[in-house]
Amino acid sequence: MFTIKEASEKLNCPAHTIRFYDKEGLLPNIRRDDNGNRLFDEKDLDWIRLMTCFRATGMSISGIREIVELAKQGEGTIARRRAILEAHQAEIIKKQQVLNEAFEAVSQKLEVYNNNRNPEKSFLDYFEKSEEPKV
Amino acid sequence: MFTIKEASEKLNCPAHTIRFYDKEGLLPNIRRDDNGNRLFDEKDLDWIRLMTCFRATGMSISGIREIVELAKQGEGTIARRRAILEAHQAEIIKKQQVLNEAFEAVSQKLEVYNNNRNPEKSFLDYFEKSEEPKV
DNA sequence: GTAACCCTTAAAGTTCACTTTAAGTCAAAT
DNA sequence: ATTTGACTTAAAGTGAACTTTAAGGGTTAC
Repeated sequence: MFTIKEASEKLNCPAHTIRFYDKEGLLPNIRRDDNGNRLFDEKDLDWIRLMTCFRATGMSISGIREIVELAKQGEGTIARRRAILEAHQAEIIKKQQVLNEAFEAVSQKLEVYNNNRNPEKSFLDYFEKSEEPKV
Repeated sequence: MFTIKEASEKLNCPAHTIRFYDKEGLLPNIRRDDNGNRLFDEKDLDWIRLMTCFRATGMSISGIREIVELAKQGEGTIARRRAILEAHQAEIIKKQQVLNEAFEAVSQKLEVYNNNRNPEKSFLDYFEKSEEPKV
């Protein structure tokens, strides 16, 4: 069992942020010692790691809370939780597409810088000519 | 030449947001008509599209402003601008890796839901047992 | 025993990127 | 002529996710 400081170090996440998640109802299973201090085990850390993964890919705090609330209601909500995960997976795919398109766009601009290729389509041109009147 | 409303429709971006970008110094080349109304041409729209692409992949407003400020100083800043684009490309790659890892994690959880495979490693287990004392 | 350091809570503050509001100008339509 | 609708600006408001502050309690080290 770990203190919040140890959990913070293992997760590389500020203790304040872990408390914030707890206050937001995202850590329903955390135990306390006799002094009321939070105690974390490996499963708690695994759940926080998964949450961090959700957060890093755009799931909101309230979205995570929704999963937690369903989970607290028991196995009867598994179908709904699966649907949420599938929807989130689809969101991840969308974000991958956005990144791929952006990567291509930036690559193309870099090619213009490196080869001065196709300059009339570049934003280079857009700025370089700004001293002349644009008509 | 387009009004802000036409630009807004072509870009699928609120006119207010375009004005906000202008106020933030992100649109240094926009012209005005005799009444002071903004006028956009295709190159302006292309620049805003590229900006939108930067924004969608995590570049901040001030990061974009930095590029604009360098561009306004002329061709002497091209090396620095190229460096910024290369750094942003590296950021995009990092984000792709985060998404890929998240996709794998979510897929694994979905497999647990679908096959009840490897349950002791799942967050399913973490929640389903929450009624029993965790020791 | 008292200082250092960990923990606690509640609440206020911060940052970012918009978004909305307020107050007003201008041109066309009725 | 006045209403409608698009535009203008400056400034205030919003929402999300922290982050910091304030005030205090418990355990360990000297």
